[in-house]
Formats: sequence, C-alpha cells, structure tokens
Amino acid sequence: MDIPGVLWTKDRNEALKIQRNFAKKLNLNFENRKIDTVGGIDLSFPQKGIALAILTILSFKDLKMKKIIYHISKVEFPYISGLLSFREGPIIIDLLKKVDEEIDLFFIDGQGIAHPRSFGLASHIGTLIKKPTIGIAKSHLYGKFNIPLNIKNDFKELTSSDKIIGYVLRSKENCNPIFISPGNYIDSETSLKMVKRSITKYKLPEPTRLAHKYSQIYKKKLFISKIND
DNA sequence: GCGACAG
DNA sequence: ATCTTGTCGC
Repeated sequence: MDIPGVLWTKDRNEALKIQRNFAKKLNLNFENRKIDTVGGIDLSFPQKGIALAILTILSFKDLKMKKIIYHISKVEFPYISGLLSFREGPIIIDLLKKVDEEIDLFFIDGQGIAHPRSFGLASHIGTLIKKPTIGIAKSHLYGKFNIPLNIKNDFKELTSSDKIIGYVLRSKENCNPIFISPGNYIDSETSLKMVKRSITKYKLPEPTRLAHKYSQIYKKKLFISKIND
C-alpha cells in the first residue's frame, strides 16, 4: 500500500491547521463501491511510550477473519482530545505499509468527521490512504444527539449545526451505544449501513472487535510471556 | 467563568 | 488507553 504521508507534526497549532485545512478536502461520496474485504484497526499500549497496532482483514461477506497483521512502535505524541490522530495516526500508517492485499473499507477506533474540526482519526487515515474509512468510537466527542432506546439497532442522528455528521447506534441491548461517523470516501448513511452489517452478537462491529481483542492478546504474548520462557 | 474532552 | 477480580444483571 503506497502512502504519501506529510500530514504529521508535533506542534499543536500546526496540527490544528492541518485538520482545518484537510477537512475541506474530504470527499464523503461512496459511489457504489464494491466491498469484498474490510479491515479493522485498533491499538493497545503494552508499556509507556510503546504501542501495538493491529489490523484484522476480513471478508465482508461472512465476516470471517482472513489475516491479521501487527506493528510495534514508539509513541511520539501525547494524548490530547481532538488531536488523537497525531498520536496514533503515524503508527497506523506504518502498520498499513506492511499490507499487500487489497482492502476496500476500513473500520477505525475513534471519530471520523464527528470532530471539532471535522477531521478525526478515521478522516485523517482515509485522506492518507485514499480508501473509505469509518470511525467507530465507544464514547462521545463532538455533536448533539438523543440517546437511542435500549433496543438493539435503535439509533439517533449525531448532528452539528443541524447537519448529520454521524449516528449513535445501540449495537447491542444493555450496552452503551457506539458513535459512528464517516472518515473519508463514504457518507453517514452508508457508514451506518456497513457497521450494522458488520455486527454479530457483540457491541462492536467484527473488524474492530477482533482488532481490539487481538491487540490485548498479542500484548500479553509479546510482552509478558517471557516470565515463563 | 463553567463544563466537556475519541484513545 | 491502563492499573485489575469478582460480581450483579440481562
């Protein structure tokens, strides 16, 4: 996967400029793409300053995992609400450089355009790799919404200035809802549809659920299994 | 000034 | 995100 990659900085103000600037260039048009293969991305932090990134590759048809790829890297930017992509983005891009196969759609932990400057992690990654991305967040960052009913598949609009920027979906009964917003090359409605299609019996859509699960498993295997070697 | 604040 | 076991409830 070839990637340009000049949208990084360690300067806070420069980061804000990048977000405002590139948000204008987002293309939230899906254009009836064919989706055969989907990817899920998540990170865990085995030690301070070290991240373990996971990419799960699934066939969209049956949601079965075909392959998993991981990447370990130093963390070079602090966590700052609204600037998550400058912390996790570079690591995710390095992970994606290891990928050979074609992936049609990415599910990424975090927000897409449901962001103060309309440029969350999923939008940033989608801009760099030029592939459709959807932000899947477990909590709220930006936008107004009503709480969906405690019934599986009930959902409410996420809005900003009366415009839809995503959806809040009760993906599983008795679980907090998830926040879905388009990253790039996809619209809100299609994002919601794709996420719904990717949910089985759990709260999170399979690509992201598996990425999170394995990021925890690999963290243990790669960082504490030594005590018994 | 006060509250909110992805992972 | 992370430190961590059991436990209450659907």
